Amino acid sequence: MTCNYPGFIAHIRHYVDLTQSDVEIVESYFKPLELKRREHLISEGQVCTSNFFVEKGCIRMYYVNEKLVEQTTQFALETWWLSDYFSFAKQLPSQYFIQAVEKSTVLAIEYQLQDKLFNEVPQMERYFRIIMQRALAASQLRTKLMYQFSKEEMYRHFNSSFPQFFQRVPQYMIASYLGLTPEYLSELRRKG
Amino acid sequence: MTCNYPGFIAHIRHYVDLTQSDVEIVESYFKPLELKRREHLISEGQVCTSNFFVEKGCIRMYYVNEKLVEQTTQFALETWWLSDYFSFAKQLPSQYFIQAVEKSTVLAIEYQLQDKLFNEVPQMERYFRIIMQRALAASQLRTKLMYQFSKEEMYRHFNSSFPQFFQRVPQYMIASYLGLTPEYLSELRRKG
DNA sequence: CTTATTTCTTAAACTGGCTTAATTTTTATT
DNA sequence: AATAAAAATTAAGCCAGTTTAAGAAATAAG
Repeated sequence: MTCNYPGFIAHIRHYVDLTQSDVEIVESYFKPLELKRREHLISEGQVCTSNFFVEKGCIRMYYVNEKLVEQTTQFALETWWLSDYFSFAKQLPSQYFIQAVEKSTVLAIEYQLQDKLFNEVPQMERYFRIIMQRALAASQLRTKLMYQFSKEEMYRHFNSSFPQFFQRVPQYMIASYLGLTPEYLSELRRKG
Repeated sequence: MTCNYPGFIAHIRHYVDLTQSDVEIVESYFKPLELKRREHLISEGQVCTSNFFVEKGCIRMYYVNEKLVEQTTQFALETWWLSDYFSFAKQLPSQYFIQAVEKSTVLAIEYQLQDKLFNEVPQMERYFRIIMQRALAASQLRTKLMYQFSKEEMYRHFNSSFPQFFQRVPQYMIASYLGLTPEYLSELRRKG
C-alpha cells in the first residue's frame, strides 16, 4: 500500500471502499501532527477547529474544575477519533483541553474542509456516519457502566479490561476519568 | 406541504435538502407507530432492530438493575432520535427496554433498510451523520455535567433547564436518570 | 549525580447521599 | 364512589468515598 498513514487508511477501508485515487484525495485533506508528551492540541477558550484521529500514541480531553483540578472526560488510543463535538459542530469556544498523554501522531481534519471532502469522496460521509454511531454506542455503554458500578467496581472493571493502560497513563488521570479521587484509587490498588 | 409526518420532514430539511420525490421515498422507508402510555418498543434480550424518531410524545430507554429497579439512561422528546446503538449496529440482543413514557407517535426505520435508503437518497446519509454527531455532542455535555455537578446540583440544573419535564414524567424516572434515589429527590424538592 | 518537580501513598476525620421502613398522596380500575 | 395499585413523602441510621495533610517514591531537568 502506497499511502502515508497506513493505520488511518486501513481503518477507513474497514468500513468503506476507497480507490487508490480516493486515498490520495483523502490524505491531502488531513494534516499530520507530531506531538510531544503533554503537548496540547487545543486549550479552553479556543474553538476546536479539528477532529483528531490517533494514528499512534494516546490523547485525552479534560477540563479544569472549580477547584482547579484537571478532570479527564475521555481518552483516545490508536484508531480512535476525539474532538469536542459541540465546539467543533458549532464553531464556538471549547471548555476543554485536548492533550497528548504520551508522544503521539495525530491526523487532523478541519471543520471547514470536511464538507469539501464529503463532496469529493462521498464514501467518507458514510465512514463518518458509521464512526459517529460507533462512538455513540461506546458512550451509551460508558453511561450504563457509570450508573451500574460503584467507584470500586469502576476501578476493577477498568483495570481488568485495560490493564496496559496503567502502564501508559498517570494514575491521577485514570482516577479522574473513573470519577474517583487519586487517594481512593491508591487505596483500592493496595487492597488489590 | 403534502407529507404524512410534517415534524419529521421539517427536521430533516433543517439539515439537508430534499425534493418532493425524495420526501415520498424517505417516508416510505419509515413505519409509524402509535404507542399507548407505558407501551414498549423493545425489551431486554431482543435485538434493537430499529432507530426511533419521536414525532410526538416522550420515550425513554432503561435497564433493570441487580436490585430489580428500573434505571433510566435516556429520554427522547419530540424531534429526538433514540436507539440502543450497540444492539442496532451489531444486531445483537439489547440489555435495555425502550418504552413510551406517555401517549406517543414514533417513526421507526429498520437496520436492514437504512443502507437502501442511503443509496436511494444520499442526503439521508449526511442527515444521519449530522444527527449522530449532534447526539455525541449532547452525550459529551451530559458526561461533563455528571462529573462536575453534585447530585443536588444535577437536580437543580435539570429542574431549571427542563421545568416542563416534571409535569410529563414520573419523578422516579427523573430521579434514576439523574443518578439519585426517589427519596433524595423528594427531600431536595421539599428544600426547594 | 544532584536537585526540583511531579506523582503516589497513607491514615484519620468527616459528609453527601443511600437504605430501610412506615405513611400519605395520587392515579387507575371496577 | 369505592377499591386497588402505583407513586411520592418523611425521618433516622449508616457507609462509601471525600477531604485534608504530611510524607515517600518516582521521574524529569540541569
